[in-house]
Amino acid sequence: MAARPSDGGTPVAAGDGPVPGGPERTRDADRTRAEILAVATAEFADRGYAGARINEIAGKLSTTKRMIYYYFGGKEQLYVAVLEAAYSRIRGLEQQLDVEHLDPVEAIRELAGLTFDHHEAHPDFIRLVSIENIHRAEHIARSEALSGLANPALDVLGTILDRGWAAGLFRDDVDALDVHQVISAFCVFRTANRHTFGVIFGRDMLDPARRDHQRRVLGDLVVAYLTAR
Amino acid sequence: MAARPSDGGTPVAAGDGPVPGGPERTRDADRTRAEILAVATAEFADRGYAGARINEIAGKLSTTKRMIYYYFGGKEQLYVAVLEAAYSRIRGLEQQLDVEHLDPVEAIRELAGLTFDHHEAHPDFIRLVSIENIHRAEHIARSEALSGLANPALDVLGTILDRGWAAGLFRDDVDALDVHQVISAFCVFRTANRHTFGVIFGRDMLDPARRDHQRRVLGDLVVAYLTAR
DNA sequence: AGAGGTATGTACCAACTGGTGAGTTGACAC
DNA sequence: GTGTCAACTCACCAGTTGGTACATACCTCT
Repeated sequence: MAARPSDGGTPVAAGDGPVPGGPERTRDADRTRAEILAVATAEFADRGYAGARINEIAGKLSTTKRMIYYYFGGKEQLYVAVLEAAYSRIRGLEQQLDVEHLDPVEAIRELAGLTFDHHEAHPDFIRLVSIENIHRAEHIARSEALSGLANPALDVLGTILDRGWAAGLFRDDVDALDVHQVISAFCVFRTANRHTFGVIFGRDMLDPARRDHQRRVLGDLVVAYLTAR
Repeated sequence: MAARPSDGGTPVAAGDGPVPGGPERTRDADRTRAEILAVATAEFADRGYAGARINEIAGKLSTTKRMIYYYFGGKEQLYVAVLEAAYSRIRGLEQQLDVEHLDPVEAIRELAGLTFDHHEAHPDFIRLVSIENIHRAEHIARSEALSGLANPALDVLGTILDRGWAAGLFRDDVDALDVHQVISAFCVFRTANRHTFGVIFGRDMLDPARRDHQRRVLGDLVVAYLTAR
C-alpha cells in the first residue's frame, strides 16, 4: 500500500484483472474508478471523513485529483461511494452464510462464530462504520443504495430462532434483532474499541492467542442466554 | 450548552460557582480554562478531532482563540486535556458503585444495569472514546494521566466474581476482564452504533420505550452466561 | 479519415485553518 | 501609589484544502 506517484509507469489495476480489450490499456474508466475507490476506502478508513485529504488520496493514485472530481463529483460523494461499495461487499459475503443444516442450538453457535470471523476479517469496514456513526449516519441515511436494505445475516438468524422457538429450545422474550444486536455488539466492540481498551486494560482484544477463547465466549454467551431457564 | 457569542455580557461560569473574591469578576484563569474545556469537549465529541475547528470553538467562547493557545498550547493538547477531563469525570462516577451487599448473582445483574444506565447517561463520553479509537488511542497512550490507570468498575466486578466463584455459582472459564468486555460491548454498541444500526434495521437502540427491555436483556445475558451448566 | 464525445493532465485559486507577535489591562504585593 | 506578572485582546499570517478552468489526448463510430 505504498504511495505511488503518478509517474506515468504502467498502472496496476485495483481490483479485477484486465478487460478483454487488449494487453495495453491507457484509457479505462472502470479501472480508474475502481482504483480511486480502493485508495479512497483505505484513506477514509484510516483517517476518517474529516481527516482524509483529497490531495493525499490523489497522491496515492496512478491518476490525478482531477479524476476524483470527474468521476465522483466531490469529497462527500466519494465518501458515500466508498460506504456503498463497502456495505455491498459485506452483504455479498453475508449471503454465503449456510447454517440451515444444523440443529438450532448449534446453528446459533455457528452463526455467532462466523459473524465473529467475519468482523475480524474486515477491520476497515468496522472503522468506516464507526466513522459514519460519528457523523450520525447522515450519509448512509441519504443513500438510496444503503438505507432500508435488509441484512442477510439477520434473515438467517430469524430462521434459526423460528426453528428454536418451534422446538421449545429458546426463550421467547427476545426477537431476532435483539440477538443480532448482542452478537454484533461483541464483534464490533472487539475491533472498534480495541485501542482504548488495550491502553486502559492492557489486553489486546484481537490478540491471536486469545482468539479461540473469545470466539468460545461469544458462542457460550448467546447459547446460554437463549437456552436459559 | 447553547452557543454564546463573545458579546461582553456577564460571563456565566462553566463549572463551579463564583470565587470568594466579589460579585464582579473579569479575570479568572480557572473559569476561562473550564469554559474552554467545556466548549471544546462538546465540539470534539460532536465533530471528531479532525472535524473540530479551533475557530469554531473560539466562536462559542466568551473569551478568544488566543486564550486556547495561552492555556493549552494547541489543538492536539486541548484534545488530550478534553480526554483526560472526560475520563477522570467518568472514573469519579464509577467509584460510587456499591453492590457489595448483594449476593453475587444479583450483584452482577445490578452492576450490569448500573453500567447500562451510566453509558446511556454519557453519550458524549462514548463518542469521544469512539473518536479516540479512530485515532488508534494514540493520544491517551501518550497521556500519563490516562494510560495504565485502573478502572473502578473492573475492580468491583472482580470482587463480585471472586465471591461467586467461591460459592460455586459461576463458571470459571472466564476472567473479570472478559465479563467486563461483554458488558461494555453491549452498552457501548448501543450508543456508539446507534445511528447506522437505526438506518439499516429501522430500530433505535436508545428508544426510551425499549430501554427497560434492553436493560433486562443485558442482565439476563450476563447472568445466564455466568451461571450456565 | 475525421468527427465528436469521453477520459485525462496541468496549473491554479479562494477560502479556510491552526497558529502567533506584540501590545494592553487588571489585580495583588509592598 | 506603583511595580510586576498573569490574564487577556487584536490583528495578522503562512500553509493547506477542496475544488476548478482549460487545454488535450484517446477511442469509437461512421
